[in-house]
Amino acid sequence: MAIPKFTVIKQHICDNIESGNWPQHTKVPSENELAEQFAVSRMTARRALQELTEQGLLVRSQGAGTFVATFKSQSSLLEIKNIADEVESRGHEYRSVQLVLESRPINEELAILLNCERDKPVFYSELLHFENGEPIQLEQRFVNSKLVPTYLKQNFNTVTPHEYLSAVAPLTEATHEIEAVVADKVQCELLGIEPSQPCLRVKRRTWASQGVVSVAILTSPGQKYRLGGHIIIEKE
Amino acid sequence: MAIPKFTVIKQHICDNIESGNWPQHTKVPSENELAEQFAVSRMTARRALQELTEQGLLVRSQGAGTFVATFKSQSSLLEIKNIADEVESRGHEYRSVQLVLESRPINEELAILLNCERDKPVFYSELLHFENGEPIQLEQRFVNSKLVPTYLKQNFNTVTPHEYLSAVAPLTEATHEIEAVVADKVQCELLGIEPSQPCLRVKRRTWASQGVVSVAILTSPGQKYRLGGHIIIEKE
DNA sequence: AAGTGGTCTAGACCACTTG
DNA sequence: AAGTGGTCTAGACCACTTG
Repeated sequence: MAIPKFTVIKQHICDNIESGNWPQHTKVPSENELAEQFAVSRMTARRALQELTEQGLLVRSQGAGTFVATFKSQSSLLEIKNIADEVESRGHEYRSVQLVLESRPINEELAILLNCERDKPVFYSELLHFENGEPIQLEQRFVNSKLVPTYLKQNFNTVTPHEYLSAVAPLTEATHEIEAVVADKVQCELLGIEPSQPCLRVKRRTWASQGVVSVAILTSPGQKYRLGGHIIIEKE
Repeated sequence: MAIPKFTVIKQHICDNIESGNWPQHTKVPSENELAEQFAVSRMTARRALQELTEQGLLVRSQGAGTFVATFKSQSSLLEIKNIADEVESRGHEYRSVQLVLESRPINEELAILLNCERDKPVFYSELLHFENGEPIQLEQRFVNSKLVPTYLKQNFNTVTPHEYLSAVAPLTEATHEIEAVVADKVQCELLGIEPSQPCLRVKRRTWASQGVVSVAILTSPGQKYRLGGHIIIEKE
């Protein structure tokens, strides 16, 4: 099955909302109506409505119906930016050094995160990013070798992994975890900081349509790097 | 039906994870095993596993099985959540202590952030939030006294500032800055950590329709608290 | 080959809101 | 009374991973 039926229905509803065809508070077709319209079972139509409700596009009310939500509270806090663009947008000079680019076996934790087989190698890259000559971020990235078989042939001194991956496997989804940590000795030396200085660590998992593309571990000195976010809650 | 069957199964799995009975990477029973064990259909058992996967507690892999996730991804960056709800959603006990609630003059930086006049007082509250009796977050909040004149009359031992502000001045917009810092001595004592432990600091500015409502500085021990986020990139 | 999760069906009974 | 969403069943076929 190429495209699941519930995905087709979701897309149909999204299209109507995004085009403005169904404005806020519009009643959308019921489970039974969609089931008939798309010639699927009610459970399949239901799944489409349910997933869009979880994503915040629809609101459901037992007995009353399903409606287009008041606001798309979109605009994500952590946009996934290319660090080179970010530095240059501040008018600063950007540079990066590729430290490692190899095939590497992974442990169980990473195997699960990457949805790859344990003990089988994946691709690994390690880069240090500089802003005006100062190290600002250590990027360690594990890449699903099935989805991006050409990864090892790149030169990440001239293009960032983010740029390359965006081109060959466009992002569809991402998760982040952010914590404050103490970096180990080697990382402190790379980043040019004392071991007592706290670091911000972002673990990012990225998906393309085919599945998990990469797991990136981004470590930045707490003093030099700041994450920002902006949320706009749309009015009715 | 008092409690749905899938909820009972979810609770059973959560209990095993939270008690440490099923540590990270543990394989959890398959859909068929759960269906037999709880005498339900496979679809019902599936729903329990699916919802826990969406919540980040489990990871699934077709053909391989379902496993306990590496981290319980904690608070969402996309939404501004009430910390009390967040703790309780993890099935943990929430408590908070109001340390300060007063009127206080502000410096120039805060005056600009709050869009208030310099050297004129604003309202200030300081709270310590606990999860299962452990301090997890110090909340320092400056509130625009013009927009929320009743702030000082509240008792923030029973309702969080976030809940109160949401009621009287509904959020329309927010910005965040996240950094890793070393907390000062007083803050370390409050949070029960050593001065060498890094902290995650979130600075949040919130708006209502009338203007800037508050500036909050949220400090959490890096080891105990993790921010998580989930982005879904909509297709064209 | 056996087990796993992913999708899907065609029914069922229920609680709830609406005209 | 008719329609809606919420829960649930007992099947089915498939793609995938593992021994």
